Amino acid sequence: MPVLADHVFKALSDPTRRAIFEGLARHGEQTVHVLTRRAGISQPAVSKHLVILKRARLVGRRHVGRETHYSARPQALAPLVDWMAVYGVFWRDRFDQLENLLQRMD
Amino acid sequence: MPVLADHVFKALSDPTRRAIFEGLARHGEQTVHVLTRRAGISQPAVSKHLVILKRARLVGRRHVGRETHYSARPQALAPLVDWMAVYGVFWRDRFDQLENLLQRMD
DNA sequence: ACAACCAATAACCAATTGGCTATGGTTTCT
DNA sequence: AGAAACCATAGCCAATTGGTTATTGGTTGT
Repeated sequence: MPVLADHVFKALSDPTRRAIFEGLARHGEQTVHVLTRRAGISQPAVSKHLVILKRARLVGRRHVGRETHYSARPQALAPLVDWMAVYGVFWRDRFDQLENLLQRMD
Repeated sequence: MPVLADHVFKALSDPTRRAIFEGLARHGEQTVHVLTRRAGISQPAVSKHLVILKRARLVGRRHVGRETHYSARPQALAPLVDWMAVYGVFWRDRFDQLENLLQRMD
């Protein structure tokens, strides 16, 4: 039923969009101008990707004068986690590895 | 660099393919014939989806006479887990919920 | 006031995608 | 042997997608 996961899967199916999301997650809030420079495609193309990421709630925005600052919203990945928890029986197998990974992230 | 995640994201971006994978994960191994009946689309369309799922290693197959039995390979979701572990800072927040969910799955 | 900049939208285009029918290669059943 | 069943592939088509340039609405700087 959750049309939520649908939007998230669609949004992440494109490598350019993943790169945008990854950049925002790594380096924090960025303007469309900066995102465009780093993406290597036109500004309208970036804006269109941002619309799709926004529909999936993967990014949020904040208007500051004439510029728009976008930021990553990792909570939006929750539907994917839930989906995988249901259909990915493997989960338990990777549990320890994840725990280690989390500790390394601290 | 992992082109692995690319294939997996692409494969799961289509709801019909997700439904096929979910069916295999829930009900175990199934023939193309059965999958076709449950999918509500033509047999060649199902076969094409299976090719894409297979490229992502999300399904495996086993030939039995004239029929082919497909099965889900949830381990193929690992690249997604890894990707989310890196970019999803939220992870720690949902850790407890996941633990509960896993216990309910037992 | 006006020029320049930022970002979103519109209009268009080529490539990809998801569906179909037709066909062919095996295997099974009479 | 011949018919029927199962599945993969080929070829076709409409819809979607990811990109482009052109334009517009706001905001900032001179």
